[in-house]
Amino acid sequence: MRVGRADLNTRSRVREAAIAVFGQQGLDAPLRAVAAEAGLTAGRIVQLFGSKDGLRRACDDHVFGVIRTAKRDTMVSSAGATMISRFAMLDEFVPYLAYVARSVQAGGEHAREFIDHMVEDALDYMADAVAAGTVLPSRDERARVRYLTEISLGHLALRLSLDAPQDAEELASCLRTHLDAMALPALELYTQGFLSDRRMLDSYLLYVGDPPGQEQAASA
Amino acid sequence: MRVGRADLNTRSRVREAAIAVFGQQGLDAPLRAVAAEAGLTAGRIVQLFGSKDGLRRACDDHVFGVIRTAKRDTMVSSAGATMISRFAMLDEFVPYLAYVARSVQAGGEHAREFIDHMVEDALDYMADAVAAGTVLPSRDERARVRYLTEISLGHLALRLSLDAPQDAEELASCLRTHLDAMALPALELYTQGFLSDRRMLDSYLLYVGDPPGQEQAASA
DNA sequence: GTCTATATAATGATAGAC
DNA sequence: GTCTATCATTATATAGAC
Repeated sequence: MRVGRADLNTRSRVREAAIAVFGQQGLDAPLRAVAAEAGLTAGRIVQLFGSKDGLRRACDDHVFGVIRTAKRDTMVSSAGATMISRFAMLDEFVPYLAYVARSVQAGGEHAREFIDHMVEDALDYMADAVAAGTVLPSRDERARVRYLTEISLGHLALRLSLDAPQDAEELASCLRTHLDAMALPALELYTQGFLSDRRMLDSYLLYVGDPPGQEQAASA
Repeated sequence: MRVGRADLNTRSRVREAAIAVFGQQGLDAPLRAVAAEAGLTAGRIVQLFGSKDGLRRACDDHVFGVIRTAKRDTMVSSAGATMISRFAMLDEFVPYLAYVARSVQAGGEHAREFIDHMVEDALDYMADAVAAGTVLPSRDERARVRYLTEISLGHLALRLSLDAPQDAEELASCLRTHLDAMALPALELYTQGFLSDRRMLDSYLLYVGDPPGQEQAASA
């Protein structure tokens, strides 16, 4: 009905195609690959988004918004660190999750900001979980959630680079295998760690001048 | 004295320059950047290594060999999972460590094989550590060392992508900051995890049909 | 052994027809 | 609104001079 409505739909279609292609092949995938997926030409994409970087910005804004919204809706009752596991289960989020991994892998200001946002969000979830007693307190809550966020995203990005899924089906299979392989070691690590004594931690705390065990939950 | 000796030295010099440039800028750095660093032309590099991929293979072989050898020499008394932390402390290994991260990030058969080798090596160290009582046993030792290896490398690769160090000094500073930021959360996680009860782990074990707590070290 | 000059291919982006 | 055709740039790789 309204002027420009059809154009907006085309923009959305191209954006979704770009998210899928970039998530599978990485952000260095040529514009022509996105064009083929979207069913139009590379020149048209530049007309629509100004440049390839403009297309990436549009993808970033959309994906990061979707992820953050969905996370808020589903994260109310559990620790934020394993968010990625839950998301990847849902097939509808697979392309977005892959795109996030590729985008942070490519770097840039948008990627840093997204991670910062994820860290701030996860800080809230973790604080609630600590208050509820399901998560142990940390000497540095922000450093912990940043570490957990970064290793999750970095691990996922590494998986995509190593497996190089060639289409949507391979991508979904790759993520499923990834989760299957990491579920046991991650849960073991999350619930008990792997070092049987505190010597390394204590010597580090001594090194940085922090009296050991002060705000620590009992470990044995 | 011998024929081809000078050429061999040139190859080594170019290879080291390539390791430095690729580690700082990623494997998609142009051959001209490597040529400038090595003090010759791009065409000469192609003549020496056949192709850019040939240069990468030479870098992979050398770096992976150096890392594995150095690891064997230094890893006798501790858990293999935190190897990366120790290596990055040593300034001489910084370029190699960065290259490894960039190489696995770029993917390919060499990267997969290197990770497989690292996993097999770490399996030995972990088995020794478990026997010595410094590391808790796992229900799946191979899955654990693979998980720990992958998150360490993936985290490092993500750091390089996010910080994008522009020269050798920034790279070293980036790695130092990386280690400083992760030391506390990693040690906390390694010594005690962060989940205060075993519910998530137990429900997973139930799901996959593994009776909970069978070969587990006491956690509480 | 190294360089300059160039071939070849791919990419992002532009201009103008329809 | 979309395409085709093209430009300009950049990259790897080659050929031949020195």
